[in-house]
Amino acid sequence: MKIATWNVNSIKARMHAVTAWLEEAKPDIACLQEIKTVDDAFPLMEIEALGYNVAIHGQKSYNGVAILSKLPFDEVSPRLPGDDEDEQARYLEVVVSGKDGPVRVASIYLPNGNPVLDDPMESPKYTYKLDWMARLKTHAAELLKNEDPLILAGDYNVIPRAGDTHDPKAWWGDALYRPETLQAFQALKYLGLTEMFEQFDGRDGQYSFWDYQGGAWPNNLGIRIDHLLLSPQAADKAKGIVIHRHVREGQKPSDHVPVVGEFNL
DNA sequence: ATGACCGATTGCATCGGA
Repeated sequence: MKIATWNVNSIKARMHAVTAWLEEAKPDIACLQEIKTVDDAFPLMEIEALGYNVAIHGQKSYNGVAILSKLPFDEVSPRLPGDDEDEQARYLEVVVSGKDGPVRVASIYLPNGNPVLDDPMESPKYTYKLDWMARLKTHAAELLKNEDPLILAGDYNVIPRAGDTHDPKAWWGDALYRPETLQAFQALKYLGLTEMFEQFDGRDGQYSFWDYQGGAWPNNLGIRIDHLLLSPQAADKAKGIVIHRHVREGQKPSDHVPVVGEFNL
């Protein structure tokens, strides 16, 4: 089973690239982020025509996540628990039936968190990010009790290691790469989750995002921020991970590329 | 790491993104 994550930066503006990639890569499950639309305006028919079931947790203009799956959904749950006031559509979880039982998959759009002001703990966007990461940890701990394969896939807006950016000194202090962020990411992993790229590849300089600005793509000034986190039961069935870098070369590309994990599930 | 981007909006600039 191939399970992918991709921040598409608007599903409507990206349909040409999304359909081309689905036909080429044939993921069984694709977790999408930043669909930037309400559920009703999602181009459902075109995706279903390619053989996918679609779960959507959308929002007007910003954020929004979706999961496309060749297998039918046994369960669909939008929203990350822990804050009923949180209106931002950044989390969607589904369960499908794999060949050995249930497989739980989440599409995650973790807050960016910038700007970080002089006092990080007085920076509203940054504290929202840290709060969100704490909620994700609490929820992941709950899900891990199931002892079923669990894949938390998404745009984490976290640069895990110095080798995951072209210029660690320039990025240090940014909301994506600073002590509190890395500590929260590490705390998530200490629950027993495996970061799939770290496990199966681990090379430096393997990016999943290049800014539209400043010649970032032609100069390969990227960062790796799109990740798959695996429960032990998912890690046991994991076979490998590939970053679909070539997708960034297409017409009107997203600034992120798909990251695809393969599993014996 | 932003002089030179991109997308959404009810817009003819502003915001958010990373």
